[in-house]
Amino acid sequence: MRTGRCGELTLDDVGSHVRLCGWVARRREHGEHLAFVDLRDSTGVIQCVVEGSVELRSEYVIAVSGVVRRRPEGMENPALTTGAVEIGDCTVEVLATAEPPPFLVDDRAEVDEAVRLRHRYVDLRRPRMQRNLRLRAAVVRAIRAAMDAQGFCEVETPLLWAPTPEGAREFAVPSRLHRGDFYVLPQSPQIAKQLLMVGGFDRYYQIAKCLRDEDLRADRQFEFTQLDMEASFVTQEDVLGFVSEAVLDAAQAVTGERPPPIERMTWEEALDRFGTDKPDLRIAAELVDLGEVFAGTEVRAFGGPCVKALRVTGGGTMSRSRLDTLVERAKALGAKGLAWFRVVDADGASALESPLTRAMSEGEREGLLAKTGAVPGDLVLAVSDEHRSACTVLGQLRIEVLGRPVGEGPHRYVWVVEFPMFESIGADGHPVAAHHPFTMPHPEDLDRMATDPLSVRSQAYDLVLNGWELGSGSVRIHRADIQARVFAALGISDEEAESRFGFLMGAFRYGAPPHAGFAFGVDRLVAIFAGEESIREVIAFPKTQSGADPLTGAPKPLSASSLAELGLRIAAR
RNA sequence: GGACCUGUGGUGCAGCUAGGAGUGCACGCCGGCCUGUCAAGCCGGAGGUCGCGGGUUCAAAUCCCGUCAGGUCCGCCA
Repeated sequence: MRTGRCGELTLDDVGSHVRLCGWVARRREHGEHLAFVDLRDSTGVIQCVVEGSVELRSEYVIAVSGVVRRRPEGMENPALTTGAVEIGDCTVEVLATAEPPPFLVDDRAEVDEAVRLRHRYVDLRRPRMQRNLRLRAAVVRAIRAAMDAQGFCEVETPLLWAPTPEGAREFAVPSRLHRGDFYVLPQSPQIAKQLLMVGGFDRYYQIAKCLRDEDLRADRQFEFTQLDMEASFVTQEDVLGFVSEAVLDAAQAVTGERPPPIERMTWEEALDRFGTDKPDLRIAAELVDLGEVFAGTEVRAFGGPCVKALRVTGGGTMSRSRLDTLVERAKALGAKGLAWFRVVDADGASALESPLTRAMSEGEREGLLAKTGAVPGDLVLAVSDEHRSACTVLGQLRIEVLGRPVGEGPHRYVWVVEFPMFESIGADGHPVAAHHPFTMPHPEDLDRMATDPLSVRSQAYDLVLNGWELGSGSVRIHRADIQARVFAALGISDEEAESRFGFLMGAFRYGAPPHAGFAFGVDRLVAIFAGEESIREVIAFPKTQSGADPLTGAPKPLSASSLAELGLRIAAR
């Protein structure tokens, strides 16, 4: 039907007869003797010259036959990749007419996202979406190649799975044949892949759809795609290597450059230096510990067990009302308060401006300046609280005040390792699992599981890129005795373990190899590669924040007959 | 469950603080002119439930209450 594609024509093609197909991007008519038609396909736009008049409208689908020729001197268009050439002596055939599109098919037109989604098929024609989805395809291709090269076998796992309440809400699917019973859509193939390990597939991976019925965000959709992998007879170190290889290969495939080896830090270090378990290393500023400076201080605001500070370079010009907003923000984040210090120049020396300075000793003022390295024109924010709270509050302010770069700067990957086994003590007095209950505790910490659970580290790890959690994984428990101790620590009874995970525990009785795995979000990785703020921009047909699809109208009521067949009745609201 | 922002011809905005006739801008659309344009240009024209409902008022796009939709975030996401 066509001899080539619009965006691929260059001066090398001059003289060749071509037939091209695509959409009418723009047209410029000069009376009945001359018209320019910009023809667009997935590769780009080319100018077609018609000697005569045309009966075309925007977005008509046409086939153009003509001869590639060099544009006349001075008529080149550097804005087009094909701007050196044009198609001359064109004859045009209309393949399909089109109503005027709801918005301009051009990246320069800013369009409300609801309108874009309602007419996604038009939006997808725009270069941005073409670029993003093709980038996504390239990333997935590279990941598959990397996993294949490392000896992994792709295995599909069921979408219709058994309810195994694990944390995230599950989507339920009613069964017609077993009226009153339900399948659920998997939050992840977690248990399935552990069964594959028992089944002898010692290196498994899958580009898997995962479904979670939780509220949506810019980086969260009901359904999302993960590279899911698991391997037997491996250590944590092996897994980090496998995943690094896949991610760095993907980066190389789309940027042409291989990033340096991924750096690593412990969870404790990430919290202490950046106030978060997903540090954005593009932001240079780190949290500073002022514990020594304010040891035994008279200042009540700094009497907490920990004092942390953040230097805001150039923040000294911030208005009082802006600072008040920051104080409120810190309180909303859970801090008891937020101290601020403007650093000013006083006869060539640095001095502090703050409601607190009067109560501070000379040594405290000097110590604060020395430790933070702040100079006149800077701002210093400080929080005194429990270590974790002080760090997380300042960690959040670090992002909000210093600003997270979007789509700029280098890609800063980091492995965060040695996550705590338990994240807090729950209302029932038992610790709450930070990862999932199959996570292997750190061998050195096993003895403290019953006595001091919050100090127990796990063999769980996250991969973080530019402040986004790309994914997480862990070494799994394959020994029944350790699993029993973890269930006991979590307060999960034998009966409960049996009913929730019985089939997995049963499988483990038949010879479970030591295994470990990982899963990371493909949507997030692609969004960062594409410089997009939302994963919706790298998904062909995403849902809105309320979980609706403006194009199809989903979700919708089911017909009465369908409900009856499934044995369902809708309760009154 | 909660906080904040947004909603005005097909698209993007202004108008709202301080109420006075659907007022304005750009793009698109329709018609006309135009033989080298390129987000073509020039002339003319059409197109509106100011998201929806209620209230205040002589009078509401504008003020108040509610509601719906979209977005950002908190909760939630083992």
